[in-house]
Amino acid sequence: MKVTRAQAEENRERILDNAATLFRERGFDGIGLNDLMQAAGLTRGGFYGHFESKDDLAAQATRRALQSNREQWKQQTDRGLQGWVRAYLSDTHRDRPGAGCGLAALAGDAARGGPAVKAAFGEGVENLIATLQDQMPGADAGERREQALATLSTLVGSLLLSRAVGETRLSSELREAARKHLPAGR
Amino acid sequence: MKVTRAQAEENRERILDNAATLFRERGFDGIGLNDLMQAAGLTRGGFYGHFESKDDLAAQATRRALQSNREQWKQQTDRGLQGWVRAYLSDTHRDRPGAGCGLAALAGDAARGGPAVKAAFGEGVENLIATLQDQMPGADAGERREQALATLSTLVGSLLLSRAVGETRLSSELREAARKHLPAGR
DNA sequence: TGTACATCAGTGAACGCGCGTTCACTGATGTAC
DNA sequence: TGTACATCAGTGAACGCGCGTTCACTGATGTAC
Repeated sequence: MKVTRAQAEENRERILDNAATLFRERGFDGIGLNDLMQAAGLTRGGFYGHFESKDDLAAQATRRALQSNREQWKQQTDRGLQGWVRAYLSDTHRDRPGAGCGLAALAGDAARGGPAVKAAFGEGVENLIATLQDQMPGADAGERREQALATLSTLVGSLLLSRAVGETRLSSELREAARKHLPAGR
Repeated sequence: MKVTRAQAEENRERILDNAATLFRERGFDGIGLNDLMQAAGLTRGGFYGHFESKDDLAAQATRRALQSNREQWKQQTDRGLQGWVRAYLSDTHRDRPGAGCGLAALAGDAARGGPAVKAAFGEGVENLIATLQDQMPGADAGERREQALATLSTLVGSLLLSRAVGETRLSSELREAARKHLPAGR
């Protein structure tokens, strides 16, 4: 049945937030529209009132996940880059991809995704780099940007690898090595 | 119909080699058994004579992809670490995941995979680290191992991110920044 | 070396299932007067 | 402010399709004598 406009908008937001989490946990192909809608407390058919297709949702949920990362990071890096790096490379972050960095969780899916997903991912990277950049050591803005790009690559790479090898000694070693080799990690 | 034992073993190898490529390109969920078997010139039903399940194939194909990486890298790093790093971060490598590094291509899938896949991935990382380690600067073996782990994380992270943002300026910047910040990249 | 038969690699139809998507319908909301 | 009606968010059944997996069957291979 019909619902107030405000309620409909709330529903849409809830679908997006849930999708941003569930896609990070299971990947675009790892969860169906039925489960996605059920997670938002709705039924299958209502989906196409809010989104054009599953691909459309994937792109928008990617944007949502990376936006929420940006907000988290802004707060955390203001309290010190070193603490943020430690949190990024923590066991907790490794074990909770759904609440964590969307770059690490969705990079593989985005690499195989369509143009809309890649565009959303690209914007997310740019925004996160802009946030990180200000905290980086370096003489000028160009150097700080370069630092931010390299730091992000190292963080994302070590987190992803450390997830992929399971809970082994190696999983910790990868993150420890990354931290030690980061200017911001020491 | 029946086929010689040697032919059957050849068929199995061909399934594995094709799967190692196709999984890297499209992910475990991105290609079905039917297409996988067809790529090897066989029909659907024969699959279960060679493998227990699709999960079993995923684990074995992961092992296969990482083994072939190790062979490639062994040759290339012997001719100079810097050239290998350049090749790793090249446009060609970004655009051809099926023939490239299995760590970058399969990390996302392995992170969501079962224990067998993770075990195969973990062994692959250990073997590749052992190969890299010998080429790394550093006073002792522990330091060189740490260098190898951090270098691998940076390379994998930048390649994955550079794939996920599509063919943009940012895609090149990510890899350039990674190269400049790698002891082996300068 | 030749024959008789058991083995078993590969075939292709069939299974149940969940997928993304469509659609006729419901009934509360929003609007016109 | 109250009534009459058009709108449209959400429902749930249905669509065709491809998935992973099973299975009865075929006929060449491998083996026993």
